[in-house]
Amino acid sequence: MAVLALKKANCCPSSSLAETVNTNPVVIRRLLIELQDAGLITTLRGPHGGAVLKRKPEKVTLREIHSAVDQGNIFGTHPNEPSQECPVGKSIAKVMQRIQDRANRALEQELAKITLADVLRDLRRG
Amino acid sequence: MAVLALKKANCCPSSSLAETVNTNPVVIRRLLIELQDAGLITTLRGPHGGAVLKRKPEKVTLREIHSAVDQGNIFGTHPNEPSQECPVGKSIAKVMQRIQDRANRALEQELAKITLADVLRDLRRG
DNA sequence: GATTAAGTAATTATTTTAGTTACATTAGGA
DNA sequence: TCCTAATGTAACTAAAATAATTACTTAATC
Repeated sequence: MAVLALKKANCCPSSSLAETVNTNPVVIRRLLIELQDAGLITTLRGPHGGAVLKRKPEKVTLREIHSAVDQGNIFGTHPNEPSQECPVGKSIAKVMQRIQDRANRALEQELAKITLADVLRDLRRG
Repeated sequence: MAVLALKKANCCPSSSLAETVNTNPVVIRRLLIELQDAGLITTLRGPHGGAVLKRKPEKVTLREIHSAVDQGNIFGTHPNEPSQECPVGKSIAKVMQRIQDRANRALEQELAKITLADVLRDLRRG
């Protein structure tokens, strides 16, 4: 998103983005789709195509970017289901979900305070 | 930690904990070591050994438990280093670290409000 | 001294994540 | 109209991170 912000109105193809991140264009394109679904960017096909920011960096918060590419749940959960015999195991999932929700809310509130423009400023300062 | 809290002063061996979570005792023991290092539990060897809470559930926050078993960094970072030619890639790591720190602080502040006793209460209510 | 537990190293298995290849689809421009 | 350059997407492979297992050492109790 920072790279797109620097390019301003110019389209940036997934291949260029992939180079700056040292990864594969398809990996980038999968992320671009999520950012697009969240309404943060537009993509254009064909020559001179690529991704462009849909809004000014001042109007984009890290909360939006984060929730676009991440499906919540700060703490992981163990892959196996806990024993249903155990009084804790029986209801821990529900209790943990409420904690996850609180944690996510706190995180989102903090990220909502930071805009892409803030990130650009910090990048310039180094 | 909730299971240990229910056992009160009684030791709980890793094998019992492993059963309630449907996993292997060694996986549990590795976690117990981290909890022990954080000063949250004590472990005892030999017959009738196992883990015991070191403090009352009212005095243990989820912040402590979380930071004992998790080494910060809410968002992952891409395994590859970004291009140093790119003005973003060059300094993004430092900028992201500051954001990580803010996010972690926000998360910790929220988790500090919840005690193990709160979790037990919620578990009882279902 | 037998037994039961933690601590720990080394290994294997599983799952998740990232990367790759290939191709269909879309749009622009000579 | 055809060529080219881009996204979208599926299928597959590779790599990394996690979890599980095995085996053994150390410590404590009875």
